[in-house]
Amino acid sequence: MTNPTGHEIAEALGLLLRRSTRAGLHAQLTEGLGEAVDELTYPVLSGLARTGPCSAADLGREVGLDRTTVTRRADRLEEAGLLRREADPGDRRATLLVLTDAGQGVVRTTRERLAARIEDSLASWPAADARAFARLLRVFVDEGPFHA
Amino acid sequence: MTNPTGHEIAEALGLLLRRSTRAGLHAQLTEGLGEAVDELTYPVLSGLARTGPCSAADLGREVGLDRTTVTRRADRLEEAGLLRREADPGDRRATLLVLTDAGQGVVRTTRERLAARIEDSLASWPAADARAFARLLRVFVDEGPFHA
DNA sequence: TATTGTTATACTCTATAACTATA
DNA sequence: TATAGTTATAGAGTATAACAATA
Repeated sequence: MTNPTGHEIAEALGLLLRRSTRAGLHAQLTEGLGEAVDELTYPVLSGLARTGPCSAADLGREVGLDRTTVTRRADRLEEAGLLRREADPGDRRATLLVLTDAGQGVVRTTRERLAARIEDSLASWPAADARAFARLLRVFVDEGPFHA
Repeated sequence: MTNPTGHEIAEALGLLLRRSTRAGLHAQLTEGLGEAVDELTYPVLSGLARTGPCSAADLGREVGLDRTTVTRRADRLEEAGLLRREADPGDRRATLLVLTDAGQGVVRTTRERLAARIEDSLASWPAADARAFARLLRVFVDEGPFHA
């Protein structure tokens, strides 16, 4: 490998994906939002925000979880008032999981906190660098080494 | 937020940190390296490669794990021949965890696979973009929204 | 017959506490 | 007294299999 770029990015990516990094970030973003929101339940909440009202089986396929796992995590989120269950009018076997207003608020808050933190850390960057980074990161994530 | 850059990066980062993304990448990088190497044991192996010979307690502090957890995971790696235990000549309470040649080989292989995958996905990029991305990602990871 | 949500079972992993040995 | 490694116990979470209801 004459080109060191791959190893440079690999090292940075390794740091980024490290468990302690993710756990710390998650703790910051969900602070004060209730103990029902943790690293296990948040993906369900966030996935539901992307898909809209959705069955447990479909949501499981979306976020890569078994439907029994979705059921259990949804139980906790329902108890906390962050989602509710509704009958699916189109399929009487299914139960739709639907975010409540409180659930939507949690998702919106975490997303805004993350965006704000990123803005803060980019504040000292030249504007052109920040724009370039956003563009390149997007391409990297969409076409990067995660699709094969 | 008049500036959309924060939200753009937040969205890309969310995709990157998603469990399914990480699990898929990990499966690719460790394919064929033996079943002792999984998402639980690899951080121990990789951390040990960074620190060099190290006690379980120190390694736990390095990678954010309880020392009992390090002990259990090290047991599996030792059974697989990827690390060995040695008496610490400087502290007779401690046992040093040391990567074997096989263990070093596993770490080297996964790192080279990741770098190669990244190189592949950057092959179609203008060289200046690739260099800029490597530089900006490094700064972002070092100074980014993960340190507060 | 296949798929829905849910529950029961067995299994894995972890955190806490305990133990012995050494600093 | 504090810290080393390890082990036992208890708790949380998951995957597998099962169930009744519906497609």
